Amino acid sequence: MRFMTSLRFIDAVAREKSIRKAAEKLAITSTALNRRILQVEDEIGQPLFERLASGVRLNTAGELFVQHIRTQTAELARVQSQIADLSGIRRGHVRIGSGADTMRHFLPKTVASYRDEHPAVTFDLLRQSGEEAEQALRSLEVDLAMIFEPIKSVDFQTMVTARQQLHCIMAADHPLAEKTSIRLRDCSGQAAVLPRADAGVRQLLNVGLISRNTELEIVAESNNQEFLHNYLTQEPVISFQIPIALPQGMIEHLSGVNDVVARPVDQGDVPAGILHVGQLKGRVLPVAAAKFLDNMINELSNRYDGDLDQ
Amino acid sequence: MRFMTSLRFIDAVAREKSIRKAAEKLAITSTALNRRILQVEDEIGQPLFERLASGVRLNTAGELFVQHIRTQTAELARVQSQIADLSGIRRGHVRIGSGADTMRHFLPKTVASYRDEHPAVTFDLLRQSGEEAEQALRSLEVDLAMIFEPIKSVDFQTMVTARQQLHCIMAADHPLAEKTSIRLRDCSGQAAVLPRADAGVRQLLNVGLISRNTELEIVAESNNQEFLHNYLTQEPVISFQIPIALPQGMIEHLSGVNDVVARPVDQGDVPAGILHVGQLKGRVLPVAAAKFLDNMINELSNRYDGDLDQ
DNA sequence: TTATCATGATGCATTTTTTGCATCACATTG
DNA sequence: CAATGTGATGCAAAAAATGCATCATGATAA
Repeated sequence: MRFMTSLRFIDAVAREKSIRKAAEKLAITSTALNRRILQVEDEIGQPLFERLASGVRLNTAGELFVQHIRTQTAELARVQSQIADLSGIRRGHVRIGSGADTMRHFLPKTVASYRDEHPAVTFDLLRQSGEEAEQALRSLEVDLAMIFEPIKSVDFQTMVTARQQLHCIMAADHPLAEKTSIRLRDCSGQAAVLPRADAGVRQLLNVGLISRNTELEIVAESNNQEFLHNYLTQEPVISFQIPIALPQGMIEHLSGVNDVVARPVDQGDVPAGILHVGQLKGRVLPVAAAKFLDNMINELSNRYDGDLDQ
Repeated sequence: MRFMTSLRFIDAVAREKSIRKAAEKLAITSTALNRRILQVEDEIGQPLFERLASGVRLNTAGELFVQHIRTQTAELARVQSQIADLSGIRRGHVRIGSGADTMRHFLPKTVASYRDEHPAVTFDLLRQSGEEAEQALRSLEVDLAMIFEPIKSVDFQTMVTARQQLHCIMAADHPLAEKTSIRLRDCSGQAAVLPRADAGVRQLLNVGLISRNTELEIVAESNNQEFLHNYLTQEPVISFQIPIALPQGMIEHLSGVNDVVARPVDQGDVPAGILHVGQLKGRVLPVAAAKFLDNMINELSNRYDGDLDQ
């Protein structure tokens, strides 16, 4: 979009807080970029950036203007999406911010099934913390966010939620695998590999451990789910996970997948966490994003029938 | 605003329904304009206009896109206004659509007093019928509209109303001038010069005349208020007007201005008409327009204290 | 029907705008 | 105090936009 160029450039400078750095990312010279900014400032009638020795920073006018640019950009995307939708083929681009839990199986499957129907729709999948995702919604960098509680921003509009009961996962030959439901006291003293403290799953677990006065033998911590999962078959340890991060079959069938099984933790010991799917409050989503949200809602209701609120 | 040029051009073509005509208004050649449109259509990925032998017409995609252009233009104006407001001096541009009644004394006075405080704010005053004004609000050609009932569009958001009791106006030496309030039966058979049937005042009067079974001797009709007003001193005739169209002193003081006096018509004979001041529903007005609306509300409440609803 | 007119599209030369290089002026940092 | 990094600016080259002349097409009038 040619007519968006100057605006896009200003947004980039605002993000990079430096004309030269932004110019590099935009693959033009700092001269050209600098001149575009000066020109827009001249047209606006006053500067948008403060010039510092270390770069530039938005002033109040710039904040207002950049906010305008971002909503304008998002609106344009929405209109383009709407226009493309007229021609029969659904085109568009959907940007999603979410935690690692959903990136393992849920999003790959849901995105693939959507693209099966609408091959002209493309996706950005950004692994983000809850706060990052909320910020990205606000700055219109993503259309949709999936956040495992808590929701901190009042700008977040929840479109659907899914209850996520904590599950204990382990090798199929682990002694605890014989139970159909796990009480925390069963785990007392068990060797465990756990997600790090900043993960929602770990926080959920910690609350339960403290209230039930239970301790685990923590063998390893990692922020990488792949590691935790694969370690289960190396030595007899347990770990914890929420259903959305597990292959769909693992919950329904006791048999498990690849010799790893999942068993629900008793609800009395650990209450279910809530996974929120939502958007920026008040925003009208592009067609593609809105339709994908519908698909997510359907997919979630198929998986967690009865545990879903819209 | 350089980056708005292509969009502004497309809007112009959409309004003119012809590239050549729009080009003339925009003071460029049709070639240049045609090329800009082709370029944007190329970037959008599909045409925005249908090419007819008589010119061009928006297709569905074009309707969507032009709607986008208009809201973006209005949004930009709002942001610019907000930015200008930061610098202390209130800058901006306010566009008002209204009937002729308010253009005589009310708007000149209100605009002047506003500009006295904020000389950097400029105005467009468009004389429009009620329906034209409502349409202009929708296409974002005006920020505010003053409409003497009825309101037809659901998109019109009334911000304030003023009751307008019909007044009979005449030369100070006219026999009816001795009364402090006029009953319609007093006017029976009187020579009168009246606004034409499409004026709100005339419609108000007609309802009263029919219900009271009264007839006037209609000497002349005109859609020009200046004519009606000045004719009063030429021969002993009466006319009718609503307060907002009269000099402010004429209502309060029985004496009148320039030998013309106004006397209220009895409310039982002719109910008061309602003057609506409003904007497009849901729209956030530029700072200057919002502040001017405040001033209008104040001005109206000073004039018609007790007859005002917000 | 034919001739005329007005419309939008297109090739090409010209004008205007944008870009990049070299350089300046200034502030921060080691 | 030198070295580094920042944004600003003069000038020439590159790119884009514009205007003129012209074409093709469809409506309209003779």
